[in-house]
Parts: sequence; structure tokens; C-alpha cells
Amino acid sequence: MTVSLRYDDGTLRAEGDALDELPGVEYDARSHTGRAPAHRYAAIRDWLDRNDRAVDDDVLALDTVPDLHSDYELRSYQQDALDAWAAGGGGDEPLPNRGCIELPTGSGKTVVAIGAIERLQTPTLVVVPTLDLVHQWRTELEREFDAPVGQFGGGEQRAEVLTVSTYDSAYLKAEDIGDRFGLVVFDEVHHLGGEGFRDIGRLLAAPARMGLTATFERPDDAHEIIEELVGPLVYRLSVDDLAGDHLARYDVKQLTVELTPDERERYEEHQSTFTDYLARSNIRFTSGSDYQELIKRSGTDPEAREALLAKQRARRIMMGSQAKVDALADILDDHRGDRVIVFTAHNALAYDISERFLIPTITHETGTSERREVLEKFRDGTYSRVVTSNVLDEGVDVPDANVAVILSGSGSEREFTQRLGRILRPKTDGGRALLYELVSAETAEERVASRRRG
DNA sequence: TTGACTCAACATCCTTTGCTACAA
DNA sequence: TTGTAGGTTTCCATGTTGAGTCA
Repeated sequence: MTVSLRYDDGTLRAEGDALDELPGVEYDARSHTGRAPAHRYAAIRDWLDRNDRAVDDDVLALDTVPDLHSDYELRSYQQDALDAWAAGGGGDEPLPNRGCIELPTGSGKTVVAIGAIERLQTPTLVVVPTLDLVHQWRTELEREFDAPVGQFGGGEQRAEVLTVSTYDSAYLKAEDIGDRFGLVVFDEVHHLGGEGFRDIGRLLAAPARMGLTATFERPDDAHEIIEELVGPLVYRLSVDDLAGDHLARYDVKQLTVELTPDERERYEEHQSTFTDYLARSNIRFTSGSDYQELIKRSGTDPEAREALLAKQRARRIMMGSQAKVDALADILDDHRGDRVIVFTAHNALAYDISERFLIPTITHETGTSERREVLEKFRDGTYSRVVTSNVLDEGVDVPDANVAVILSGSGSEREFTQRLGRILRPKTDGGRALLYELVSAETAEERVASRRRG
């Protein structure tokens, strides 16, 4: 009656009796073997243990770990988050050491993971979206633990007891290394909802899983898949919960500006090209995904294509209106002594601002060395202002500022939260941070702006 | 090691009105 | 009656990143 479990290239192989009772296992009667995606390992083991079934478990191949001890003292909310995670939660049969934690940028998410590593004393894989974060995590882990730290990504492929990987490299290697870790930490776990990246979660057998993010929910509802792969949201604090204690207090000022008559005319023309097409072709946006229908049509229907292009042009006008640039001039004037980051939605606008106000700019076209130089000079005070598009939203260690100006942006709540996070590091003088949001009156931007505020 | 390139993957992209079929 | 879910699978454009290749 013994059930034997093995890891086999990203799946679990089960042999024995009554395999069809096991949760998530597909039984093949001919070969008398069962198969399940590797992420079901913890649930299957849990079921077997609860039903007093004998198990020959050879799934994990874990290296022995040195004593993983960190001197870090968790803040009370970090401790609460760690405890909630250890208890698991949600669902009918919650599994321990599983779940996602939502904490604002700058509140010390890394430290919660370090606490988990120390508690479990098991080989751990940390998965992060960018190489910048790979380096930050390596530095952190090497400082906290007396253990070698390996890396997947950025040209290195070396596994150690503690290993940091990009999502891309984890995707490529998951099948090979899926049995070598007892704990996996997904930093910026919302990425795991991506169509391809979710396979990483499926192919790993690690029973303990932690997801960290500042914005758990996804507009496409893929966080439900994340809950299945990592665990439910077990702990959550918002920026407002920590403002004043561990993050700076802040104010948001929304400034409404008018289009010039010429801009207004062009905006209305493009916008109506778009809406006229919608009316004519009977397209209704009853759900968010209906926009896909329009995009699909534009592949074959020139009018649909023209409608979309017109919409693009209208967006560009409202997002980069003259009045916004003028308002920015006033803001920069009012904040001569402050450290200001200006955000735009389009590179062209970022370059315009850069030229007009002589502010250094960072976009994805900025090379690594130049980028490093600009950030370094912003950090040491040589520059007090930076203009950027979407580059600094996530995964880059950006020096603190106290004023942010959103000249234009998408309706994404995530983008807004990340941009706000850039100014929330506690101020030495206890001062408040200030975020300006510029919105063109009577345009679709009013709706966009309200959407991103949740 | 670096830099320049290509490629693939991911994310956002949206209007305010009310179709159609089916289940509770 | 009322409320809720609903077929299809791919991609107009822009921004961003990591991996891989080649010099």
C-alpha cells in the first residue's frame, strides 16, 4: 500500500495503489503510474500524511545547509507578516509556509523572506524580475547569511544553497532544478501571473512558497492563478498603514489643466474618429477584454486600424499638452530646493522635458553606464531633478526624492503605487512627500486618472 | 568584459450602454 | 423573473526587460 513519489522534469510521478484518490494526480491505468504538476507536491504529501498512507518520498534532492542565522530584528508588522505566512491560510485545507504578502515599496519585504529562510533552514530559490534586483538580493543575502549565494541569469548559471534567479532564467531552468529547493521566494510576485512565467510555479516542487509584492491584484485576474501556485494573500498593509511611522507622510495634488484651442480641436477630431468607428461597427465595451476584439479587427479592417491610430494620437495630445509643460515649469520653480522625479508615459515627452528644462533623462534607451551615472549623481545631490518614462517604476534602486510629478501615465494602479513609492522613504527632517498629478480637463485622461487611484 | 544587435515576453491599450442564452 | 456568464485566440502601437549571438 506504499505510494512512491519521484520528481521527473517538472512533474511528479506517483506509483502504488489507489493513486486516483490523490489530489491533482492524473492516473494512467495502463502504466499504473500517476502524474501531477510539481507544485502539487505539498498538497499530495499533506493528503497522504493525513490519511496515514505509507510514503516512499524521493521527490526533493536537497543539499545540506549550513546554519542559516541572521541578526536582523524584524519590525512588528514584518513579524506579523511572517507568522501569517507560516500559518498559511485560505482554502479548505490551508498548507503551512505558503502565501503572498502585500507590503508597500520601502517597507522591507526582503527582510520577511530572510526571516522565512532562517526559520526553515532549507535551500532557497529567490526569483526576481530584473538583474538589478538579482544584485540587490545577492548583496543582502551575502550580508545576512554565512552561506554561498548562487545566481541564474546575467550570464551566470551557478546553483548554491541560496540562489537568486531572474524570472527568465528560472523559466529556462525550472525543469532541471525543480527538486533542489525547499523554499521558493517570488519577489514582485505579480509577474508570476504572466502567461509563460506561471510555468515556473508549476515546475518547481518546493513545498514552501512565498510571494512578495506591493500590488497583488492584477487587472486580468491572473492573481487567482498566483494563489493556486504560491498561496493566498495572507497579509497586507497599504502605504497609508505605514505612513508616518515607517514611510513618509504624503499629499497628492491633482492639477487640472486646459488644452489649448488648437490641441482641443485636434484632440476632438482624433477622439471622434475613434468613437465614430465604435458606434458604426457596434462595438461595446461590456468587459475589459472587448478591446482585444477591436485590436483583432484592426489586423484586417483598415478602418479599425485607423480608429486605433486616431486614439493613439488623441492620447498623445492629452498626455503631453502644452499646459502641462507650463504647469511643470511652475512646479519646478516652487521646488527649487527639493529633489524631484518627473514621470511621463512616452519617451518623446521625456526627451522634450529634458531639453527644455535641462534635466537629465532616463529611458530604456539610456545605456547602463549612463544610467548608473545619472542615478549616482541624483543620489549625491549633483542633480536634484530627473525625468523618466516607465523605467524607474520597478526593480531599480532609485535614490529617494520628496517630490514626484506624474505628467502622464496609464490607468494602471500598479504603476501609480510604484511611482508614489519613489518618494516615501522617511525624511530625515520629518517632512512630507508631495505627488503632483497633471490631468488634461475634459479628456479621457480624467477617467484614466481615477482608475489608477483604485 | 563590453557593446550593439535581435528576439521573445510582458504590460497597457477602453465606453458608460444594456445583446443573448441560460440557470437558479 | 432576475441575475450572471457568454464564443475566439492573437496583437493596431509603445515601452521595457532578459537572453542570446557576434564582433
